[in-house]
Amino acid sequence: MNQNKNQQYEDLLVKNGLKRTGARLQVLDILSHRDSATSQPYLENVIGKEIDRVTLYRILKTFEEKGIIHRVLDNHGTANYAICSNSCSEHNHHDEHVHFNCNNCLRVYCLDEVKIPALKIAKGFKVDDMNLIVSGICKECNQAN
Amino acid sequence: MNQNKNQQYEDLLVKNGLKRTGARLQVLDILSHRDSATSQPYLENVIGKEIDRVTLYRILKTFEEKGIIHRVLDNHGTANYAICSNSCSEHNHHDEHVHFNCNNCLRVYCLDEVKIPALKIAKGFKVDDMNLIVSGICKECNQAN
DNA sequence: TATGTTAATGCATCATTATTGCAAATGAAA
DNA sequence: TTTCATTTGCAATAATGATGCATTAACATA
Repeated sequence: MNQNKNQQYEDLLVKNGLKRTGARLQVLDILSHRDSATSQPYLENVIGKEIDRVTLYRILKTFEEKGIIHRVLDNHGTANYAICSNSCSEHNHHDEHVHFNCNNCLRVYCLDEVKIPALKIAKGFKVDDMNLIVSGICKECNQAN
Repeated sequence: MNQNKNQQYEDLLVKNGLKRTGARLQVLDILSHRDSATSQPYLENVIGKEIDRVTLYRILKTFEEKGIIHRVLDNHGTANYAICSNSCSEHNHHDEHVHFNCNNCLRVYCLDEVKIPALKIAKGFKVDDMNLIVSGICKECNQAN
């Protein structure tokens, strides 16, 4: 089971022409077990000093470029990362779903089931990507009160 | 005319319980003459050393809190500021319109005429605000080619 | 108009994040 | 196991966000 998962991550790396390093596998493992998008500072806390800050930064950058993860900016402008759905690839890398940023716990949820509706943008403007962030109080924080 | 405008900004400050200082008036003047949301670095360039970086930072922060300007994060997580429509106030401060971030010239446009459609968010989540950023190539950059 | 009070500013300073260069280490393939 | 390109760690820098404090400026009122 764990073996399977690991194999899966390794394949993912190889498929994207990346070497299977401990650091990369660890990042994939952590991200895949999170139910919300994850910031680099969070990853640094979990990982500790095993992986250098710059290395982590580059891993995330590489993963994003390859379409392995996507990046969401929360309300504070901090980058958060989540593993992409299978449909993403290096050159077709859209996460058309909505994100929810909790103002209390600061978590960023991927609301996969909520798509961004089509919009009428003034002509002359060429749309490449859309990013919708909803902020408020998340389910867990609501229930906690 | 210019006199009028200035009077208008001064009223705006007084209305919000803020003192009419040169720095604040200058910021309001610059922002109101821009056709897109403006970053602090841009303001620093235009203003020069007349206003301290921290002062500018605090002016923008105050203005945002009072609902005089709103803040949009572009694709790089940099804050950009634009003067609010009249309907904004300290406690009713929503800019429900869409923003367009040009990947070429990096400008952030307020698409005032495009509203964010209503969404069905999973229940349990309490929505406070929504922020939709469309990115691509803007009209001017398209025409320039 | 002078003056006292509060708000605003400038300067010093620090934290965090993003980013690059380069040498050393490591993975993968021959 | 040797080779070569990739990856990593370390050093270092830039940009941005943020706070404390002494000084200055705005404004109400005496």
